[in-house]
Amino acid sequence: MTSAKRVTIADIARMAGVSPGAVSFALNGRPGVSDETRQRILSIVEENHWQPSSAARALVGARANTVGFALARPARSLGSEAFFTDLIAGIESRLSESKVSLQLRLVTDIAEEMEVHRQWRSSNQVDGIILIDPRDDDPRSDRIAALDARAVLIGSKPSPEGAVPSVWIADDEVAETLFSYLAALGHTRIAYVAGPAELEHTRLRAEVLDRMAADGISGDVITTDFSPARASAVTRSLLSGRLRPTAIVYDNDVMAVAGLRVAQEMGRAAPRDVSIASFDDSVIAGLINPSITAMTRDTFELGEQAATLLLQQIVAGINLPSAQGPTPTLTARESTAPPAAAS
Amino acid sequence: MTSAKRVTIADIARMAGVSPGAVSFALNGRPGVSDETRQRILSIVEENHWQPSSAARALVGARANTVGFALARPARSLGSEAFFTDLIAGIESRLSESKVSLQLRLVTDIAEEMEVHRQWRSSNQVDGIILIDPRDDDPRSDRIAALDARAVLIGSKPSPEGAVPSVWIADDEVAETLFSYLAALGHTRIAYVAGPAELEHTRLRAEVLDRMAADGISGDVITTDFSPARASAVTRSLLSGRLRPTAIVYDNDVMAVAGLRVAQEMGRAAPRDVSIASFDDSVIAGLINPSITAMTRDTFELGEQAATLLLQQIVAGINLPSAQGPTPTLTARESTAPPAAAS
DNA sequence: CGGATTTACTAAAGCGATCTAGTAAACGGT
DNA sequence: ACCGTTTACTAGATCGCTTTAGTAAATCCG
Repeated sequence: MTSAKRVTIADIARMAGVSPGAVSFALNGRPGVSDETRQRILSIVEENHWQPSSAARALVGARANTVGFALARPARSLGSEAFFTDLIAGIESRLSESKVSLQLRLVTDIAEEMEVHRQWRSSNQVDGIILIDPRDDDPRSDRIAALDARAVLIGSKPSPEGAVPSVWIADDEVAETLFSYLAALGHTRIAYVAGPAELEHTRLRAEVLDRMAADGISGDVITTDFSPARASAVTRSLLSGRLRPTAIVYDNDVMAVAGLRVAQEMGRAAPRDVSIASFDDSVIAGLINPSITAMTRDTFELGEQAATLLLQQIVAGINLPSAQGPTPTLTARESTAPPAAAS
Repeated sequence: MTSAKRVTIADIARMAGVSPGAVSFALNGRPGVSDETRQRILSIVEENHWQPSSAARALVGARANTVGFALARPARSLGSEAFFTDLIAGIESRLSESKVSLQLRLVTDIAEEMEVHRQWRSSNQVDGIILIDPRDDDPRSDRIAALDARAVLIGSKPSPEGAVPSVWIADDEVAETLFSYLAALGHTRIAYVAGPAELEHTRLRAEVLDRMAADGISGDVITTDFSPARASAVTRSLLSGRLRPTAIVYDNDVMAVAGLRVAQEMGRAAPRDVSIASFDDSVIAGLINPSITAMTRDTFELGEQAATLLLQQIVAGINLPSAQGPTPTLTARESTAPPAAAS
């Protein structure tokens, strides 16, 4: 019982009594075969559970029916893990409708990410590429253009004309919503424990806070590497200063949980002595005590939209404009309240 | 500035003044070229940043250099999300050493998972398949055998001879460790809030608890769908009974956090009134207040081992025996202590 | 020193699809 | 009835690599 050798297009052609070319035409909905013959061929294909070899297809430069997603993930600082899973689920769900699959690759830095992109392109393994985490002065856009590849960027603002189109979450609006909510509660000293400075959304959010100085809000932005250890240290120092903030906003839920604990250890209960909020929601944010106020976003849908934009480019072959993704909403929970000292 | 056409092995051969065959020999460390020529060829390859097209390679070698992982993920109840991410990172890290990539597919149930396996096999898209979450009476093993595919199972015990080999975590030992730890603290009424009954590890862990009846431990196993809502409800009912448990063990960290909160709401502080522990660790388990005692496992390494086992099968072509994965260790934290009424 | 072996290569045949160019038969219009 | 067009196919080149068979030169050995 040796493993039967692969069924090829030639075998199918023989069974149908036609040439391999005809089978190819039938398969790809191309003219050149009569409807009758096409049906016959397709049913033989069906019976034999045959599918064309993707390697051979890729070689002739046909469509690979695959899109690539190389995720630069230094350490394990991808922020919320749930974000990642939901995003992939969203992307997948849209792709699988079109019988396109996702090639996932985890890389350590942007250099490696671009290297992977090059390989994918040069061997025709993917029809399109998904990018995430835009940076100021992002080298990837140019590379994508040089590779003449289709791509989408999941980002914080619409891409400039001619660049890689993006599905974007208006991070300045998101920041506006959360900071204003705290301001409305009466907070005037707000700290923002952010991620790395080179990430676009960090800068956008920080700018919003800075701008609120006009409304009498004194903001304080501290960048971190997303690690809970840094978040704890930062929180400790914030809360031991003389002019300590009455509200602290974290870039993600893990850091918020870390901060919450430090506050409790220092005898500062949330929300009585300090309000805590996060820019990233998760199941756990709603389960712990006190539950954490957060901006909730439909990550699944974000993934779907990105996939849709990419597929349209691949199929229609035209460069589409950027599109705004789902708008995050505020989920107010127990960790925020008016400041104790507020009038 | 139209996109330059691909550099091929023929171009490299021309530059080196040899035939394409010679380049191939040099590249793959095969005899047939002198060391001197080999060096010359390799440095030209280097200079031109050339890499062989994997499509062409796959076509001739019949190897796809890809392994597939179809993840059945009904709803969004994959337990801990961190587990999933770490596992993939581990698998990836091992695969990428061998220039093999991961094809990830999210499916809704086992039937769809098996359908995806069939497609992958029949079109030679993957060289091997990764399976996870073994069930009692798992239909997948037989299917894999019928497809004549290489595979690994990430599971709870060694696979029977001849079946899909597994990398296994001895879940009975894990359960033994955690339950014994609680028993040693003096707990005699222990509840176990488990996952779905059809999952192998649920059954194995429950059996361990049952067996401890001999040592005077009264165990109580409640199965759930992994949702925090169920975990909360179960915890509430456990703690309002007359003979309430002095320790509750959850199958994952999300449920443990949910349970912890319910306990607090009912005025039962952990660990004073009830001890809480989880079979799954996470960053957050160590950050919340009180931090949660959990079994820590090296999920990254588990992924690496699974990938290694699979690659060996693919390359060597032999069926290897199952191997034991990294042993989880107990991480005792604040949520467990001797019961108040003890001794 | 001459025949057998080894070394270092080249030429060319695949691998399994797609796709262009070519052909025979059917059709259509006058 | 004749010529031009359309239809339904086939033949064969092609993609970029691996690999086998073949060959000329260098090396070995008794």
